[in-house]
Amino acid sequence: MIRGEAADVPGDGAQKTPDRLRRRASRLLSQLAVRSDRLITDGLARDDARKWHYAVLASLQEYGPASQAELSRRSGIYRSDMVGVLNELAARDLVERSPDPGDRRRNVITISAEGRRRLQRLDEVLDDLHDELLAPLSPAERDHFVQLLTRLLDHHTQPS
Amino acid sequence: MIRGEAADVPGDGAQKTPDRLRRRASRLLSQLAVRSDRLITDGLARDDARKWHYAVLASLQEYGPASQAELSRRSGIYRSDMVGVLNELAARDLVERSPDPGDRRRNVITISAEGRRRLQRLDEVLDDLHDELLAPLSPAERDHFVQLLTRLLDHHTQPS
DNA sequence: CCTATATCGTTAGTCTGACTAACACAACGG
DNA sequence: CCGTTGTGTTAGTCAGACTAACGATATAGG
Repeated sequence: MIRGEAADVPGDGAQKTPDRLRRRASRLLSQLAVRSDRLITDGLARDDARKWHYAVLASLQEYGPASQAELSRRSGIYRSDMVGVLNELAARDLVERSPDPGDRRRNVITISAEGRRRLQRLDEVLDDLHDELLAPLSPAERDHFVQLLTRLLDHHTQPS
Repeated sequence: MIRGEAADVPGDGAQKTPDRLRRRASRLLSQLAVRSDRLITDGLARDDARKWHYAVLASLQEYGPASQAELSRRSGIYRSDMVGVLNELAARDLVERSPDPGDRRRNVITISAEGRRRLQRLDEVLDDLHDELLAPLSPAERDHFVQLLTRLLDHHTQPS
């Protein structure tokens, strides 16, 4: 998704980025999201994991076994991409995929013991990474930050 | 980049998204950034503009004429993508591209009167869009939010 | 029961945006 | 002069978000 630093070439030299740009919340948001994403993706990669793994495992842990479509809804991963994610998880024995006897269209996905252990490990990894992400903020500020993000996100999530 | 809503299928039904996921700042950040980006991109599209147009115009306005490479550094747009952006801007007569007499490798990019008018217009559009983006927050909260974002971004920008 | 419609897992493919590589050319420093 | 470095440009890679369509079921309504 993203690899390098800025726009080609070496260091920024002078910070000539226009103020108009630097102030806009949308730009701050997207820039920070990019860095955050890099941090998380790289951090998880060091543990041979990907964010989607975490999302699926967490969902299974919290709400129990589910069909792929259901997992897709919980995690925000597209049904079509779920296949691949589950293949990866199954290849690592973190998850089991078995046909649903009650509905033969479905597969029932179950988290394994290994999967639960893995989730725990990933939770620690993510804790550390978030510590790095939010390093400049005090605990109170971190809370506030999360709270602001949550309010904004809620507001922009289906106000239907 | 992104078009639809969530992961396929209709409304979320129950909000079965695991708490672990919903609390993580990285996830809030990336989700919100996605919505924000959609908002901005769509809003600008209604005015036949794109974010890169704004970035370049703003940079020209604030720091004066520059080479393409220089603009690239200021705006964070890759040198290779700058070409296309400037083509679009030139096609709309918002910008003029002329060879630099002092350095024949360079093009000097200058903002036009039309371009200045356009920038002003885009600034208004963006003000409105940000108003929508930050709707749930009080003025003080908006400031605080921007300040938190800035601190975080600064911290993660070349701590070299 | 029969038929229409919706859901499931899966495959394939599109589109966009970030990013790399390599080019011909010109400038610059020794 | 020569090697190095910056410039504008073209081409292309890669990943992730997303759509379309498939055969297989299930489910609801008449």
